[in-house]
Amino acid sequence: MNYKDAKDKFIQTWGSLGTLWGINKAMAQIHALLLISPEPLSMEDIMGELHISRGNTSMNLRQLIDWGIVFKTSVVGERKEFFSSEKDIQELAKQIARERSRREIQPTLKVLKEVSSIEDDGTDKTKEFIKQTKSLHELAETADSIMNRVVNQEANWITKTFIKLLK
Amino acid sequence: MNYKDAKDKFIQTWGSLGTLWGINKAMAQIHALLLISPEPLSMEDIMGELHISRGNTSMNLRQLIDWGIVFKTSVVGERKEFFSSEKDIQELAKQIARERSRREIQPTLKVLKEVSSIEDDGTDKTKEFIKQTKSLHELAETADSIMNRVVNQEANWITKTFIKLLK
DNA sequence: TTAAACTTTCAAAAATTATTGAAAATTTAT
DNA sequence: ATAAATTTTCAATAATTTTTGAAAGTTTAA
Repeated sequence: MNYKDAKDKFIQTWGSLGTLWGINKAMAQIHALLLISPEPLSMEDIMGELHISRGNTSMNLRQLIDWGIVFKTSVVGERKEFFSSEKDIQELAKQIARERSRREIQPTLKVLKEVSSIEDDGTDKTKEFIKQTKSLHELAETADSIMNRVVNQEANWITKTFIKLLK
Repeated sequence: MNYKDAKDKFIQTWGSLGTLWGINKAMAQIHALLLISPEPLSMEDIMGELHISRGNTSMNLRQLIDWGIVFKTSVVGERKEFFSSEKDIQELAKQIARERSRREIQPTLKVLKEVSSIEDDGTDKTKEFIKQTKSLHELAETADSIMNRVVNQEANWITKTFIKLLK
């Protein structure tokens, strides 16, 4: 496989993966493109490479910036803005974990805590409800904790230790 | 909050979370409903509780069964089929991790491995491409491994060790 | 200032995904 | 075997999400 094919395949795959995970295709593809580009890209560049409209590009770039994984970059002698992504994959994972936790897991934990705190009136259905929502709360908390720990500091050391222990 | 409100809130929350993660609302809600129900439910029951059509219920139940987290159950003296979900939350997490790995992570790993194996022609863009896709491959492998290990047997031991190490 | 370069916004259109409901298929009881 | 009960399928429709493109807004150079 040559560079061009590999690149297209990567961008395409990243795009469908995104879709599967509730991230829209354009956003995932822009991110993929910036991730493998050694130079920052302009909006024109992105529009051209991915064949998407100016508006689409602008909106999705904004979202990526909101997520903290793409940055505006200025290029000397150029008037327009350029964009580049976080290149350190560990840092990227960290940032994504941080945002998903903040946006999704924390609110879910809050609801689970709330609903699992209803008064136990002794009926089967209430007992089951409390039991299951409490278990989910516990699981979500553990998962969140592990995710953050793994992805945060010492990730490397931990990963190695872990894999050694478990292989 | 009373049982009814807590139940509605839980089902509603699970539904939107599902959407966020690329699972459709009906599927997530059916799952939520079965998860907290102490008794298996019939299709009629589910349709009634969630106000969704027969076809919708049937299709989404099938998907949940495909995922291995909902089972057909027979109830003595009843002609129609009943459904119940995996109630053990650990087991549920295990099953979901297993399926996501099989359906999403493995195929992605395959593509990453493939595209990161292009020949290095010495140009910046090729070098960057190989570097980044290799890093992603490594990250995905690690994440997959950790997820599976954590969620599989010894989850408890590992969690404790881990949290102790990192606190 | 002005005007060209560039970016953002947003209503409309297109594309995608989810849902319905009724016909077809299947299962079960007699 | 028959028919009633139940489930599945799937074309049509509805709902949602994404994308476009042009107008409005902003920034910069001169």
